[in-house]
Amino acid sequence: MPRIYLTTPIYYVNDVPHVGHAYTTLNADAVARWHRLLGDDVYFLTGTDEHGLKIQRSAEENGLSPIEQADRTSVRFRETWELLDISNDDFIRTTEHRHHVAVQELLTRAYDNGYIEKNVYEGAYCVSCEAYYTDDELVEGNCPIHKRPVEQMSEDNYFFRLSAFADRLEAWLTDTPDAITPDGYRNEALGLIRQGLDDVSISRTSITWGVPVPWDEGHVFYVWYDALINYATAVGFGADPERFETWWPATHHVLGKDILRFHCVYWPAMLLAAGIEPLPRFHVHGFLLVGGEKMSKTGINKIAPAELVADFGVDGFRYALLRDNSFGPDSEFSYEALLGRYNSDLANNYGNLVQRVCTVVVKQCGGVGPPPRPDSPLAVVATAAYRETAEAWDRFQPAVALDATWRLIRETNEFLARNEPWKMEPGPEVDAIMGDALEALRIVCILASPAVPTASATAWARIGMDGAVGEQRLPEAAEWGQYPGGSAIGAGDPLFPRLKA
RNA sequence: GGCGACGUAGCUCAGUUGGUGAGAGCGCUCGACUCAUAAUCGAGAGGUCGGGAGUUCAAAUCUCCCCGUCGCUACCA
Repeated sequence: MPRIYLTTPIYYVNDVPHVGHAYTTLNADAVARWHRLLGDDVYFLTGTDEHGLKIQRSAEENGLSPIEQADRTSVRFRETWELLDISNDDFIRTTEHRHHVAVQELLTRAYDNGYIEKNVYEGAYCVSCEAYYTDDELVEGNCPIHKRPVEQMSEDNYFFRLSAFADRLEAWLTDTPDAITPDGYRNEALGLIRQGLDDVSISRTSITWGVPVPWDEGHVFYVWYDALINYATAVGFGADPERFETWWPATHHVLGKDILRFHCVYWPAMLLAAGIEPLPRFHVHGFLLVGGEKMSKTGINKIAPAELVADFGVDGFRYALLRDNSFGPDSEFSYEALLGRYNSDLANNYGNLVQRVCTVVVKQCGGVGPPPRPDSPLAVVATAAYRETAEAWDRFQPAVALDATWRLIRETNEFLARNEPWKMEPGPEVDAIMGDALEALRIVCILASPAVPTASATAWARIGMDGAVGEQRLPEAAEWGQYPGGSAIGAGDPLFPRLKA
């Protein structure tokens, strides 16, 4: 059975969930749901990143222990993903015991292989960045990112010999065209590697809130190097070799372009240093922009996903975010765009189609859904829609996939307008038309379900289908002609009530 | 400064290896219809594909230069 291990980044608990986090997670969730429809063995992971000085200090300021501080925010992420119908199989926290075990195992292997060595580091350190800066990187003596004073620090550090992997990383990206998608980001990673890689500091003695370095008391691993390893932890690295071997070759990481360097350069090098192959595949998306600015730098990130869910519903929010922002480039995000997309695609097209089909069946077919015709003109449309939808999901392009699925909806509306079954006398001709429309809807429900799972389940039941839409198996379930006919169909509330501006 | 990306209809964006007269959705205008959530269907207006030059029988698509936006990176005599 095909297998896929999907991950989102683990989110740092210094920040509460916002639309940017939701965008990343939704893309991964929709892809995971698509693969479940295909019958693939899926493991979908998300979680929270909880170590580091920033958390330690926030805890002190709030009069809490670090773990209490982490608990507070971690649960917010968990609640948000429940609200958004995220179908993750696991939620990892870097403060869990299983993770400490895996981190120590992986980095000990790298150490034993000679890729980690001790050295002294001193320089200007920004607590917010958790990074050192050279003097000329500072802006008027302040951190160039946070514009806040830096601290002079000096400590014994363990360094990861990143420079030793430049050639192997370059070869990997050159030889593996689909290692990083979309393609532009593979070029960026190659560019980073070709510009030269410096060894990097991966431990700290100045803090205690982290995973201890097992071979040297007093050191903890720098938060980034502990965090990346979560992906290995969750599938049993260091604890269950058989399980790890099962999932690791199927690893796909979903991430935003801001963390491309850590994921697509440092992480593969760490894996190679520990003797772990094959390397994962990476799917990188751009930023959501508000008036051209990165989401996290503007006030909009104060908008919690819950607020948008309150207005558009879970499925409305999911659909609009996935459909309107193609995976890869930066894209504009606005409330107005969400509203427009909701009304046109969900209320006017999908929801309204369900509504009118059910009504006509009630009025013209005695409330019993007729079977479709094998040679319906919609059959070829449905076949094409499936093919294009499947291909787009396979390429990690939810917006393209949904566009392809929605073409079947539009064509079905067109088909009804062309045939005008509401003008006919009840009989075989009306039955044939409505059977075709119901069959098209059956297929739409399945293909749309990764983006709008709840509404698709409702529509599935509304048209008289048994079982769960999410348990259908593609590609067989998308083949034309399977609507059984004979089911009772009634009226119901609109799936997506039209919203006023 | 170097590396890289982007700049296509009012808006958001598609446009594989260059090739039927440049596309979609939304918005807009007009018309049709009335089963449906003032939804739907049809028709239409609207673009010198950032600017210029070049290669080619043929370029939005390749090459060079310029302008603009952005990211990464290195830094000034």
